[in-house]
Amino acid sequence: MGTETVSKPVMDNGSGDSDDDKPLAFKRNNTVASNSNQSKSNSQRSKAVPTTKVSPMRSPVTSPNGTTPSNKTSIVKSSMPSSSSKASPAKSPLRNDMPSTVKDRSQLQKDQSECKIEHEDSEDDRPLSSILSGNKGPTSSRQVSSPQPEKKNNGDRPLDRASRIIKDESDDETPISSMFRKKIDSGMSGGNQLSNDEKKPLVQKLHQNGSTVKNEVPNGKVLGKRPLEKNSSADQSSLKKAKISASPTSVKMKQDSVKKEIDDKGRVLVSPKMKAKQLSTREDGTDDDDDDDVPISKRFKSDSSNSNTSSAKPKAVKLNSTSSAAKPKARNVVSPRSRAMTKNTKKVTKDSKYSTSSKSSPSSGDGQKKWTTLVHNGVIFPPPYKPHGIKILYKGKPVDLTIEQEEVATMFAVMRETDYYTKPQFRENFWNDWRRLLGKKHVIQKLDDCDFTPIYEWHLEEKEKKKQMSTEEKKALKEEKMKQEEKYMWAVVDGVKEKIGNFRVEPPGLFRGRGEHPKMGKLKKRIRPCEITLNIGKGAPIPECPIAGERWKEVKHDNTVTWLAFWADPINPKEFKYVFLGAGSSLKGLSDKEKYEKARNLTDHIDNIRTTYTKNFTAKDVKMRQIAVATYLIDKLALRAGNEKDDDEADTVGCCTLKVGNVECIPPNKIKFDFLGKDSIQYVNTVEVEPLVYKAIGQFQAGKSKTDDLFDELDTSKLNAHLKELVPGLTAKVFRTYNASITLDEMLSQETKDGDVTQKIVVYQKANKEVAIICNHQRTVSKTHGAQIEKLTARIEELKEVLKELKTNLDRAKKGKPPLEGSDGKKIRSLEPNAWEKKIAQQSAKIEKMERDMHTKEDLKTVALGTSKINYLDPRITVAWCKRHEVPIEKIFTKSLLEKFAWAMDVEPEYRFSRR
DNA sequence: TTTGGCACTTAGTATATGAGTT
DNA sequence: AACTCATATACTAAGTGCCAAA
Repeated sequence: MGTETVSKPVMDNGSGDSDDDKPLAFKRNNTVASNSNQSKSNSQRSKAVPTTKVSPMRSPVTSPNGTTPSNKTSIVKSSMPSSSSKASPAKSPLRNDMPSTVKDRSQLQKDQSECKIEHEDSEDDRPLSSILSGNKGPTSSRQVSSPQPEKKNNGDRPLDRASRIIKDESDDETPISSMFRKKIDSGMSGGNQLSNDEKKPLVQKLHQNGSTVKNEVPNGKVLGKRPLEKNSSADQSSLKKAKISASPTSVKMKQDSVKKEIDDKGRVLVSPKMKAKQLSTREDGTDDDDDDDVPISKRFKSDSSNSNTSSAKPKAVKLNSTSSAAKPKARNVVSPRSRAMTKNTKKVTKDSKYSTSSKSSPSSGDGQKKWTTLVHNGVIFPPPYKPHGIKILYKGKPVDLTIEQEEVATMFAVMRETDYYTKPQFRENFWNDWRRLLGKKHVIQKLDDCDFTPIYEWHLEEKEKKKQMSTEEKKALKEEKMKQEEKYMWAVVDGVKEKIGNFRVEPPGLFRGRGEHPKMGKLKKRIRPCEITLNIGKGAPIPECPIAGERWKEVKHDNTVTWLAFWADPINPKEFKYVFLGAGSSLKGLSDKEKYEKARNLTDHIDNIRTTYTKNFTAKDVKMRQIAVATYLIDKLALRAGNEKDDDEADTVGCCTLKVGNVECIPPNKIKFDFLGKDSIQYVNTVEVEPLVYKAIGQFQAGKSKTDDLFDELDTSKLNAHLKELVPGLTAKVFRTYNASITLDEMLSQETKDGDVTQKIVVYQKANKEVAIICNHQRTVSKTHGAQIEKLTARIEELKEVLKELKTNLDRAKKGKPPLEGSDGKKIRSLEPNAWEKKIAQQSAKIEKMERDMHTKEDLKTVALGTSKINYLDPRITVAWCKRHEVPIEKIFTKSLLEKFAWAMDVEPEYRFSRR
């Protein structure tokens, strides 16, 4: 839709001034609400930005409650995930080394052909054109009335109370030091000093109105930074680098004879020589003793090079290069791993008869080499459909269906309790696709005359049966599944065994698009091997196709990309579905680290960027003015860039695609944003902006209809091109990472006080929540939320009753009288007053904890903390904070997060996100 | 310059898992 | 052992951004 138009030449800078740091208050509150048609119909989610209102700061988030996993934790034993954790079922993972299975390669070769893929195209046709009109709803249905945010929220948030008492039950405090053992290379992180001053993210400042952070005291953090010894090296000694080198080719490891070792990270390295004894994958970390301690840095580099060299190398580094420089080049150069790769490279070659497309595709990625050797077993397919024979009723009479027809009918029947089931769009799309299977002349002519109840009930019974299975049966089943999947779960990348993220091909089903997706309900057909392209190292055995008689579409050997397999998305054939390594892999870790370094690097340029856009608020050139305002919004509000979308997608927007109707000017200088963002999550926020911004936005709206683009001269590529001129490698999304991470860093350092672990965790959660609000990370209120709160309330009341009894008995004991009998009529034995006091204290603590938990639960019912933790918060901030404050890292990161962030574990305690 | 292909990150929700209870 | 509940993980949709071709 809206395309843009020209750009204007040049700009001049006006001279605006305004300091960026002004106190704008951006809060997210919505004041409005009025319209809201927006909320998705869906029930619950009141997507309204919850946020709002609450000023984060003040809300006492209460304790996280014990969430913590193990309390005991204390020891953080190696906190590292690394090792172990992988849950590999331990079984001997190794054994299956991938290769084994692989057998012949013969088959493959590109023949793809045979499969004819049928795409059904959809005909959905719904234009959707509708756009949202400004308020409300233009568009039809989409937005439903939401409960309105604002008020609602207010109402809802009960919380504020102070409950915070915290106590920690477990005392887990572990010495931090002990906690993290691994170290990392210092690489990039290099020195950072902590200055507290720096600028805080605007967002934060501005954000909620008022709620600013209070700062000042950085709690006494440690100032003296210790030299961080990188000591790490020590560990290394062990580095056993696997000798991988040999392997590349060899990697094919014969099945058995492989030896595996674990590298530093606990990853298993495989080397042909050893026997596979058990390698317990990281699981037991134990295994390899030594390795575990190896610094991550090394890990990255890992072995490949045999040279062990290494030791210290790490330092090298790029540092900012990453950031500043365009990533590409930097990447290679510097990272140790890359170097390593390079070396090996050559060896790999080998023939590959199998290989099919040798042509290395132009690869789109960044063109950089990502790996040298890559071995895996391909993907696993969902089991074929098992017909149940239950008939649906058509106008009250049972109807016979073919297996294929039944399969699709079942997909629909099973969704009866979801909101999709009643959505016209969903039903229409489903009907179109199902009807194609039924045939025009089928008895069934109308979806509304179909009664899927029999199948739905059968489904419930099956579910129940499953639930009723004994624990052993369930366990057996699970093991069986595990056994089948094990070989597909791992890949060996440059000699290191790594978990694959999604090795299962997506099963057929009905498309569940979010929001008012025009394609919801369409049949997502079953994917066949002949639609799948694999990517594997040259010379590595080509995975056998798991479905007899079929073959892969193609086998590539492109080491400039990280995917292991892909196929065309059946819903949108122009897009693809990829199989990648898991989040805990080195490849992903490296890229994650680069992402944070890039964001961190922004710290050094943010002032300049703000000065620039401020100046351009008054630029003569409209495009320049739009770029300035858009950049301002992205910086202050952490909005997404906003790429153009097709008509066959849900109608959502980001900064560059905001419509005139999404923005409302409220004199004197407030702007109310109300739009559906990614995943059709509503963003409602009223903020005070710089007067010049206010004026500029008014200009951009002038003479346009509500559905026109606010930034008609802009799109993400123009915006990013501009950002790149300011800072190489800078793009719009970097601001979100920057704002999220710096907000966490600053809130943690300013608000962490002495106290027990529980109190500190409360501080962390509060900071995490603030970030989630800034990023508008929402979640649906669970269906049972209300009931859960009621139950908790009741339980608290009960406990309070008991407390009252205890107090009565204490008084009586003091007077030498026996206790009263319990409310249940039971007798209670006499105790000494101090024993009663002790009980009272325990009971009070229990009540407080429960109240705290309840408040936190209510407070966070619509806020998703996980998304920012996983994607936006530099884990080094968290790790360093945990070290400084002796909080076991396990209290903050789950097992999988520990794995994912293995690269950040050995950061120095003084690490600060801002280098300044 | 715009469009589309491609690769990869980010996101909410469904489901599995596990801790705490009863 | 069976439940409850809550979190952790699995799943896959929906973004961003780059590049080359149109």
